[in-house]
Amino acid sequence: MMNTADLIEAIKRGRNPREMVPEYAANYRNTLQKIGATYDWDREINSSDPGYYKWTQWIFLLLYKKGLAYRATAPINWCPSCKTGLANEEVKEGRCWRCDSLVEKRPLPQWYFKITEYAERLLTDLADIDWSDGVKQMQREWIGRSEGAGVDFKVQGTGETITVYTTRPDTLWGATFMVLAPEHPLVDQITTASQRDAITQYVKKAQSTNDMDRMNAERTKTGEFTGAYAINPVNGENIPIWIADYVLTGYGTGAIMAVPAHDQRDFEFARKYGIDIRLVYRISEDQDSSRMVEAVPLGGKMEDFGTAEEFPFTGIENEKSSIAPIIDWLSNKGIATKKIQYKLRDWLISRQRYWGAPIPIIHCSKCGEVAVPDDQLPVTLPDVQNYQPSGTGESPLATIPEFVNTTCPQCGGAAKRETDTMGGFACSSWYFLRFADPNNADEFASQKSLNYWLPVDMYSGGVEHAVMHLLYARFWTKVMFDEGLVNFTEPFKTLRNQGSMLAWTPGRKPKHDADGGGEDSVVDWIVLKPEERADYPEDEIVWRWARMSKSKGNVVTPEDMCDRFGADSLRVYELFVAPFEDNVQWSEDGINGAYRFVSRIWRWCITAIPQYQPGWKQSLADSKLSDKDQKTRRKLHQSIRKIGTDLEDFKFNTAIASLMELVNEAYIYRPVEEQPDNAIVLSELLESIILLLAPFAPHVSDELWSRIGKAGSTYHTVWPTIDAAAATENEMVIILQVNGKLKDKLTVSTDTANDLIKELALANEKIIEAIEGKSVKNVIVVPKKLVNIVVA
RNA sequence: GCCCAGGUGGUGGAAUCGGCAGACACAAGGGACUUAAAAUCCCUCGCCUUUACAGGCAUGCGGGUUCAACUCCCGCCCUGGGCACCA
Repeated sequence: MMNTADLIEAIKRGRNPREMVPEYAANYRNTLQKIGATYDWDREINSSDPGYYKWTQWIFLLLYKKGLAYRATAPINWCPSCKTGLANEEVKEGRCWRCDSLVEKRPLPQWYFKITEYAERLLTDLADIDWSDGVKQMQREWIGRSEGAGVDFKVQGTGETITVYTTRPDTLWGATFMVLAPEHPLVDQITTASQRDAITQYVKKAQSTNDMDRMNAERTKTGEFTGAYAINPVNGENIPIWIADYVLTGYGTGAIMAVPAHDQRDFEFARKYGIDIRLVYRISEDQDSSRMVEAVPLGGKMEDFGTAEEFPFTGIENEKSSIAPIIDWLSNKGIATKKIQYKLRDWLISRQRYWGAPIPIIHCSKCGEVAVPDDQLPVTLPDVQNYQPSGTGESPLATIPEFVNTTCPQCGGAAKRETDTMGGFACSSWYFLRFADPNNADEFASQKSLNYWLPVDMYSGGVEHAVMHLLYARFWTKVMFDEGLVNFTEPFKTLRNQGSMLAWTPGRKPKHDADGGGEDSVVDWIVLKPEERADYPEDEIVWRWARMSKSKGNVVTPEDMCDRFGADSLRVYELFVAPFEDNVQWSEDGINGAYRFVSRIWRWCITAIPQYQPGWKQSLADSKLSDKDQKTRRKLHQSIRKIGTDLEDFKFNTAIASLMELVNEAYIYRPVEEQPDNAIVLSELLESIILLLAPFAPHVSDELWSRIGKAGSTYHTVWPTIDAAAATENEMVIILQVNGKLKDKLTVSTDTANDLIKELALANEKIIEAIEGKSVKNVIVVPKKLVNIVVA
């Protein structure tokens, strides 16, 4: 795979990623083979291979031709350590998701994918897929749909109009000022002469404030008056226009109407600058806006803003459902227009890196931006010495004339290639399609193979990809569906999230200035990289559990564990130690237990094998079974059922626990040093146990499978069938309680009538003792479960 | 601040359409086997009182509903994750 971690590693070691990728791939392959992961290695793909990224570029051009890829200059998230731009989704708590450095804003020309155009479909289609609620919720919130209205305000004394976006147009009557983002395009025009200096200064300050601080909602609000006034369209009043950095440029129109009585942010701002607070909804007669301590977003009744004919809403409740009719009313009057907004931003795909698929665009001074024609794909990475990032915001490719200089495909004149590459998430947004037809040189995959293999039935990945890979892949799939290239709209029908391995990792407190830490910081811990650790004072190191990752240098390699305990033990341990989706604090305690369990099964099977009868199934019908035989078969068939359903539910830990119980039962049925009672039941048990073990410990299972004389792998055999009759219990345990407290247990046949159970309970010695001298108020019989005697 | 998930023995975890709390393991202690160790096998193992029999208390804390609450309701506390001035 073409990924940034590999590039960082290559830079660190002063090596060329081109050489390292095959080594890394071989390493992964060895590990996977060692632990017995079954992949079809004929389908292995490598996204850094031009044969692969040719198609990434091809899809880029598809998006480009559909107007879904564009270049724009905007302040982007810039990681000073990785020396490249980052997508919104790659910034976590103001930091680079990969290296934790504080991101900066830099205005740079960058390529974007118009994922926002698919916001609605990305949201609604979540309903049709079987994913965890957590991931769906994260995507929903990331897309951030809101319904509201755009309202036009005229600027007094100019011809200008400013449109604001609001989800609460019903509070227009309480708008006492307007706020523009400092970057709003009209700021300069509307600012009056007397306010110009102050405004210029404020804008400058806002630009230099880092994003981390600016986004901090706890910070006290600041702003500056422009000197201009807007006209409130519902009542013709003049309201002052301010600028403040609590209004964001990228969302809505970058301008808001401020209703301090009903919005907390506006309230704080109004209080600070002494602006009017006017109620639209009143909670009580004596509510006084000058004495309010906080805004009241919901609750109260609408004030009187006109006669019944002019204003039909007097007295309505301040609740969400009141908003829609007012939007309709306002839009009939031409004051507002219904509008839907999303928090989702376009996906920034440019990276200023050597190692990535080059963006297949040519810049021609005559023709402008020109797509590289399909027959000239792939645009390959040049083989170079210097692939380090420049840090100037320009890709290292820009310094290579042989790469940059080319001819325009349209006019044939001299032209320059785009030097940005695509982030790794471009390549991973479609790789699952390539697996269907990995070596196809003519298409990204043939229709026939796509129809056969896709969409993906079961996909497993970490939650950390919730709003990155998993969102991007859905987007690309929908674009390709619209082009008729695939016949499904969602790439992954079912998604299960596995937990991560956590390692006990050294770190440190953030330094105030350098890391953006300090009192109010959301970041309170930073990983000490292995190379930093050596000369860091021991008593200042703060240890924590952190996700294992190459970059943190805290990984435990599976190879080592395999060498010491065997692949089967490692697999059993990892599945048994915690539920699939839970994170696991890595420790070696317990892996020995897994080893012991695998050995225990092995020993039991080995001593049972001499008695094995391949034809047990036929003999079973004619043979008489002892109580002991029946009990064992009951446990066996209950286990087959339980393990089967647990596997389907991804409950591997309890599946293994059930198998352990079965093995314990097997030892009771036939301790290793004794002769068997019934070779037929023993044979069934043996064969079944081998098969039940196979998903967890395939190597041991296959070996045992061949030792009972079977050909081929257990993986080519069917799961044992449940004998429902054998699995049925013929006895049940009834709990006997007095006032809800356990007194005794009763074992009866499953067909015992409730009346009889009640009788038996009341005749029970322990019960008689417990209720002696008290009056029985009530006797509750829960069928097949318990009897509770209520006494006073 | 908001949203989501969770809080159960020394440890990992089981059990939630309300019905035996602690399955299955790990660790620990004791015993058997062994020249010894490893491996294996057996026993003990939530806390407190008690020689024992037995009893009491226990699923983050405080209330509530119920014959019965780890499970449902209300109010807190804590941990992890996500979002973070989105108007």
